[in-house]
This record gives sequence, structure tokens and C-alpha cells, in this order.
Amino acid sequence: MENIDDKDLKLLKLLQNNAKLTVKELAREISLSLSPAFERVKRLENEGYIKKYAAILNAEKLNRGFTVLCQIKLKIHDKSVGNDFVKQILKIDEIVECYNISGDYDFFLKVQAKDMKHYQDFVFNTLGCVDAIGSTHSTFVMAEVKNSHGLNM
Amino acid sequence: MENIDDKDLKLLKLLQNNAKLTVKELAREISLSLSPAFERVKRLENEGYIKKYAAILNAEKLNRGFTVLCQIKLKIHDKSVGNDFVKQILKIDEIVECYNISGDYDFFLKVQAKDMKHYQDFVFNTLGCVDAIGSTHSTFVMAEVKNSHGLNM
DNA sequence: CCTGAAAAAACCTTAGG
DNA sequence: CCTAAGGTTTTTTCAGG
Repeated sequence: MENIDDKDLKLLKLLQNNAKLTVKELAREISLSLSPAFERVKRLENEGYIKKYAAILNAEKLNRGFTVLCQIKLKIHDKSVGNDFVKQILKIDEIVECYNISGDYDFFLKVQAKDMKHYQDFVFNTLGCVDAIGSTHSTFVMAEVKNSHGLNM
Repeated sequence: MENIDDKDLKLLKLLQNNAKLTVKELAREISLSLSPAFERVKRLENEGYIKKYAAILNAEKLNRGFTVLCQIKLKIHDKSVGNDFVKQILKIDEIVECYNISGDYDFFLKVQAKDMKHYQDFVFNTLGCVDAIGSTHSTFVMAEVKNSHGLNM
């Protein structure tokens, strides 16, 4: 893994916050001229520091403003059941994140639904069809206090 | 709130996945010519469907690949303590997300640290200095199974 | 690492259908 | 909604220090 300096880090911060900044603007921010700034951005992209550029969408306006944190226990802890579970999780749109976790539960899901009614339907009719699931525990998000959409550096 | 059609939805999906697509490419994908495609994107931006454009960074390469889900109970449940807590949370870099939640705990944090050692230091020296906190419970992420970095539509 | 120039591409607007 | 044109800006490359 290669090294990055303060200017690279600043570029990453700036682009994380606003991917539409032009090379000219970035160059000014890091006190370099256009060419080296451009080269740095390309290097950060090529070396994988920047995974991709994405539009951050408004979940509320797209009927996905109801966030639930859902913990899951598998019925049986073997490889094939786990693989089966993962395969199904990947196909479910409401699940935006899934982590294999330590503790009493096996998986942690972040679910984005329209509202409580939608979530109930999701639990019964979507999760309910995932055979590997033993039990679930839902925690409801009442308010989003902080969401950096990335790293704070 | 205005309505969006299938083409708008497709634009949002495409841009969520890759914000660097040109208007020409987007136009081709939704089978429209350049001008209306351009107008649609601007409309989606202006009406707030697109909150911003961001570079998605590689947490691993930036020494933030160790993810912990941390639940927090406040000492006292009054407005000033809550506000105080929130104000401090916003300033802590390792905390990338924070939600006010239902259930036994009051807040849910997603923490990105370098490694366990860094996390331990974070719990003792950073969270340890947040006066409002009554108790914490850490759940460690062993593997990221799914992360859409947005909505699945 | 830098400056500066310049080609190529994309953006954005406007006019007309 | 479309095409087409044209100015502006940005991207990208390249020569030379």
C-alpha cells in the first residue's frame, strides 16, 4: 500500500464532501497548479482510495425514509445456511447494509422502508421467507442525528 | 412533493451507482436525447432528490476499516443533556453515523476505527469524556456482507 | 514537482420544430 | 418531447523547466 500526504488527504475530504468540485477548484484548495492536482486525483482513483463517485439520494423523497436496525439470529450456524442467508439478503432491496457481527445476534441489517406498515410487510413477507433466519430483533430509528456519508478525517 | 416517473427513477439509480456518467450516457440509457435528459437531472437536483455528489472512499486504505456498532444509554433523559450529547457526537471523527433509537438504548453509533486498539482508545479517551453517557454496548463487525451506499430501487 | 498551452470532451443555454 | 448550434467550462494530455 502506497503512501498519501496531506494534500492527498485534503483532496479526499473535499471530494467526499462534493464530487463535483472541478480540478481547478481542488488545485486551489491544495495550493497546487492544475496538472499535479489532476494527477493526484487520478492516482487516488487508480490506487483505490476512491472507490466510486455516487449521487447521495434523499431517502425521504423516495419513500424510504423509515430506517430500522434489525438484528438477526440464524437457525443453524453452518456454512451452507450462512451462504444461503447472504445470497438472499443481497437480493432484498429494503436491506441497504448487512454486517456479520459479534454478540448475541449473527447479523445486523440496516433497513430502509417507507413507513411502519411497509416495514411490517417486509418482516412478515420478505424476511419471513428467508428460511435461515431463526429470530429477529428490530430497533427503530426515531431521528438521524449524524450521517457523514463517509469518513471524517 | 412532485412526482417522478420511471425515467427519473432510472437516472437516480444510475447516478447513485456512478455520478461520473455524462449526460450523453444518461440520455442513451433512458432513451431520450441530450436536452431533456439534462433537464431531468437538473430537476432532480433542484427538487432535492439528489442531495449531493460524493466520492466513496476506501475505509480500509484510510485506516478506518474496523467497524463497530455502539449503543449508548444516557445518564439522564432531559433535553439539555441530550443536546449536549449530540453536540459532542458531531465533533467526533470516528463516529460516522448516529441515530436516536427505540428500545433499551438511546443512541446507536456506527464507529469507524483503525483497529481494536484504536477503538479501545476511542471508548476510553473519547467517549469516556462525553459526560452525558451512562453506559455503552459495543458490537463488532466481523464482515461487511452488503453495503449499497444508498438505496436499492 | 512545476507552468502553460492546447486539443478534446462535456456542460449548458438557446432557438426552432 | 426533439434536433441542432454555439459559447463556456472542464478534462486531459503534453512539452519544457
